[in-house]
Amino acid sequence: MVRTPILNVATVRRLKAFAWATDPQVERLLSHMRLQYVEKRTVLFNEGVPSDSLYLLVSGVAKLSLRSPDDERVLVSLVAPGELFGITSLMPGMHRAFRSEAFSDCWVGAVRPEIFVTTLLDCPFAEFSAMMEGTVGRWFALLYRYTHFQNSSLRQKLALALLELAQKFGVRDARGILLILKLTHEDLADLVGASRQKVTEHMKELERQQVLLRDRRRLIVHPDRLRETAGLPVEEK
Amino acid sequence: MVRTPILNVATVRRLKAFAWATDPQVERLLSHMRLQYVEKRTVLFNEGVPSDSLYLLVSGVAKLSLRSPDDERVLVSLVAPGELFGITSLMPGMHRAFRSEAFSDCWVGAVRPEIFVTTLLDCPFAEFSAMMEGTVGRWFALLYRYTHFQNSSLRQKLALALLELAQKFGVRDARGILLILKLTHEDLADLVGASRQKVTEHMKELERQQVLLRDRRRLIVHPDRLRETAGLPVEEK
DNA sequence: GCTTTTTTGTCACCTGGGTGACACATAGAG
DNA sequence: CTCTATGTGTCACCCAGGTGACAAAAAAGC
Repeated sequence: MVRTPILNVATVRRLKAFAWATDPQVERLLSHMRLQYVEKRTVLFNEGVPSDSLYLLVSGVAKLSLRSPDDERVLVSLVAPGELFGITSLMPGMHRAFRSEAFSDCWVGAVRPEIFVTTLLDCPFAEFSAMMEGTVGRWFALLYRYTHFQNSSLRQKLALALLELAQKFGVRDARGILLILKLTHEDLADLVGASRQKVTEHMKELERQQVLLRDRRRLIVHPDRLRETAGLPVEEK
Repeated sequence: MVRTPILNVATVRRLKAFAWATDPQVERLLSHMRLQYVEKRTVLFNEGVPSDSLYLLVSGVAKLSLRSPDDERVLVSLVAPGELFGITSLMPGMHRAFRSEAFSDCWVGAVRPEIFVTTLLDCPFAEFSAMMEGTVGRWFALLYRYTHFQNSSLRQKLALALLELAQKFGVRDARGILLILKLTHEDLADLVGASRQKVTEHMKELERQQVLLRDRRRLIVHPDRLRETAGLPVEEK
């Protein structure tokens, strides 16, 4: 009842996908692509699982989402035909950041990322992958934080922001992780998009609850408790 | 009075930068890197300008920010030593998305992106660059939207989200841009992180102000007016 | 040390947007 | 064409977080 679409170079061109690739490259790529039909509301992959495929949306609309602390779904993005998605698979060992499901009935093409890279760029996958991680990897961390800000309370945003800072600027300390940065409450407010006053209030509160403590103007944070107050799954290394 | 740091392979290794590259590659890269001292609060580049350099933060802390509609600064990220920044330069013709300035006194190394790519990966810059755009380019659009959500009213968030949808799913129409998607107010609410009811109210309001109109359950938007209500600079192609 | 400037802490008050509830409209399904 | 689902419009009410104001405490100059 559902007609399988024909996926050839002409179709790809019409979709404006891989515009930079030559015909033979596209041809070769397509020969390795598994085409599949995904019915509306069906989940293609879930956040947190290892990512081993790269997808091309051929027709329909796909949806990327994540679960927020209060268990609501955040709609991160809608994917249009011709777009690639599931690109965490281009970075080594990275897990899926979002859940992907069909927003309407879709036709989706799947390729192994190694094939994708070696076909369109002549360089080893491992090298490309490492390069991606070294350059755009941190932008993913940013996107992660911002998407998780959605539907979070100021408290949770602060916890999330401090976790990110701890990863970047933290050094182990007997009492937790010491941030080697002198941050004012105003800086934090700018980071989480809040007013300075409320940040002061919440920071006091977090101190009281032993989630963090201050030595002069240096912060020492307790990552596990931060993760907990941010509403994140406890273990996620 | 300020001692110039020595930037050699050992330093780079200590910074944990380019961990995937070989010693000769790093060596070659460093020979093309211009090291510069940037005093606290000095702007390295501004949002919107063409991006022709890639930076490595050698010491100090750098700051990435953008100006929100109400003219406040949003602190997008703090950059730690060893991190690369200014990576819009890796995508063809892309302009800087954020302003970068020194959060503390910094030493910064600058390279041309072509040198960076051809040194660390043996493939032509143009190909790599096109590949980046085709894969992570859309993620930048997402990051753009989410960073701009910060400090925006629901009205502005809606306008921003609709603009993104218009780019992806829009077709020209006599009355504006027609979105070829049937979206419920609930979907929009999930997208901007708001309640369904308030989205209904604001959508009515936007209709009344001729920013958009509805034909059945299809939306037709007026991009210029949307951009205006989103608080974006009017011309930005 | 003393003085000036920058941060922090804590108010009281206001407002944008969340919540629940319910009527009405529309669209599929049979 | 009717019945049921799902979407839309509009309330009244509440609360997290914004705003302004000001005092106390730390830092930074000198």
